Amino acid sequence: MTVTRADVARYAGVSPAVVSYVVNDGPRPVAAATAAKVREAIEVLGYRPNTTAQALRRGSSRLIGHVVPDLSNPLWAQFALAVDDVAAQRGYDVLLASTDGGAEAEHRRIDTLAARGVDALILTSVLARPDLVDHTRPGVPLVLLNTFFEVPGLPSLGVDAFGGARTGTAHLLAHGHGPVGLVIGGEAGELREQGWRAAARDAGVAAGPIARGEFSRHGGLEAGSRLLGGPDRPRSVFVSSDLQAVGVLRAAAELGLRVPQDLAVVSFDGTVETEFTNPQLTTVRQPVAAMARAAVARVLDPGTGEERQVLPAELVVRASCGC
Amino acid sequence: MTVTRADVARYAGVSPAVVSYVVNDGPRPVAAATAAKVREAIEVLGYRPNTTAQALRRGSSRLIGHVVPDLSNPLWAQFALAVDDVAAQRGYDVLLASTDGGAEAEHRRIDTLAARGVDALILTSVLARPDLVDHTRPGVPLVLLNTFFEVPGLPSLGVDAFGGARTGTAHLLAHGHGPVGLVIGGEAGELREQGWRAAARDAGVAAGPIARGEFSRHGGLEAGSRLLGGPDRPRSVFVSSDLQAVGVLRAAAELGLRVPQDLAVVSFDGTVETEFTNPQLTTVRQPVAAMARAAVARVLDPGTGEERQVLPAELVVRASCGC
DNA sequence: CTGAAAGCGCTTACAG
DNA sequence: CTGAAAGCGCTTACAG
Repeated sequence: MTVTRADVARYAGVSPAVVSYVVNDGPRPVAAATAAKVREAIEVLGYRPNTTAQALRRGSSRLIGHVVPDLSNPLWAQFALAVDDVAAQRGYDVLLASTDGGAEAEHRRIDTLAARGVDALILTSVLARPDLVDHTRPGVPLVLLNTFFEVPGLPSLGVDAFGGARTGTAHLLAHGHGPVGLVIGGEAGELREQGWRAAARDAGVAAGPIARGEFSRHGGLEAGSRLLGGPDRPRSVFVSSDLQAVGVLRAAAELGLRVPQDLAVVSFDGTVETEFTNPQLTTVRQPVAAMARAAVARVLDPGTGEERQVLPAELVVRASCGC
Repeated sequence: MTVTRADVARYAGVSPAVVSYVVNDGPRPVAAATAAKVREAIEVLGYRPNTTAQALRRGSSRLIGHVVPDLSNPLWAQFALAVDDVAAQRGYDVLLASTDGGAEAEHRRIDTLAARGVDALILTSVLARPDLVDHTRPGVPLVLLNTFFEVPGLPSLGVDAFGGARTGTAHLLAHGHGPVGLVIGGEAGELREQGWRAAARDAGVAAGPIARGEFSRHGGLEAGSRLLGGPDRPRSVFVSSDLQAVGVLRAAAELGLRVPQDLAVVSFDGTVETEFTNPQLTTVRQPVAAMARAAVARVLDPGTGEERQVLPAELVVRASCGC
């Protein structure tokens, strides 16, 4: 059997309450000598408080629920890791739920996390659908991590996607290769697309062709093949995620195009793998650690201000843009 | 406030016990009419049993603790995902702990997971050090997932690293480029190294040069640069992980070596990203899903036989070997 | 400074 | 078929 507080009390010759006072350093004072006896008993017996019992009694699990679409996407993995780090620093464990990206699975996971009594919920999701509110718990603070836009009624936090895309595209345009193509996932007209368009407008250059594909390596490969396989292929392309950019590099290779000589590429996200692609990717980096820190603070520190928090993206220049 | 069993009982006009009988479908029978009333009350009030209270009472959390070295390594992320999937199918949630790869952090995480009352522990780790046993919990079944060798006193499960490395190296040797180099992490003399050596012996060819480096893209880059930068560089190389192989590809690119023309490469692990490297990597794939399934079964189904279970690796032929 | 007792929300023997 | 009661391991007012 595992050792309980009662065992410690018996061994130390004190009441169970005193054991709690020592373990929690309060709320009642304990004589130094008594405390020493208790600590020795704890040491000898190897006592660890039962977190489940504490959670039930305190009404707090010291657990944060974190929902991500798909852990096999390095970006989500990076978010998971960052949230875990920050949470650990504050004495919280993270209950992570990967959902395959479906809204229904996501809702189900939110429900089970809530039933687990998590103290807070972080949703790193692309799906900020309105029916999400139905799965919200009154007592459980929640934040959407990594949304690009304001979500009515829900606190959210994300990178400046418009600015990031504009910067990335502008950098490409500055190389003077003319119109910049776009490989992008998600719904038409989202912020990265707007940023890409704005950069063209700023430069007085026509917007390049668009190819849409899933947010995956495969999606990037397909969209890239379409974009680059046609007659009027652009000399440069902005890609809405690193994962897709990896697919675009593959598409370029299959078509015999050299990057950056025949095709300049800038991607979005800034995950580690971009440092090791061939060539290394110039990318617009999301400040993942800062975002995770902000998200955890948002959800753990009550009344942390505004509903929507935007963090800046940063251009990381490497080889794929032809600099 | 969240709704409790007592609320449901009051609403349905029955005793709290009956609510439990309905929710758990036992252990006492309930009249159909009564059950219907209870179910309606549950529906109307939106009742969900408090998992924490259930855990405390049952002495079982329906939680599996899973320790991985580093979630930013796609292989570990894939294991995390696979374990999560299998566990979910069996009604378990997974408490995931990423450890930065250090033994001390790993032990600490094991302790906190145990304090959380996990029903079982899966350690996906490279560190099967003897002092691990000290952090084992008597009542908590445990399995080491992804160890290559037998660990005395601890049930473990892993791929046939020796066979996999031998197969991968043999495939390279069959191309007739002479001695095959090795880029490898971990301790000298481990099973992949032995397999690589055995393949050379089988073929009657001398073993090629070895370069050691961390199990990371960076480690592969450094080791690869050393191996390929010297005067007597091998024409082909076996790499002990995909991550390192990505680094080796980068090293080759920096040295102006074409893969596979100047250098043939085979790696180990078979994560998704190998399909999108440039060129696509020929790799020895670990059966991650099957391993996760076996690990969960090992730890949830009591008395599932042997202490050590080995699963076969499979060669996936793509472009980097020059086929 | 220390201890006896209530109660967190459940499950489940036990009695009716 | 239904209910009153004990108890899982804690925290924390309350009393001494």
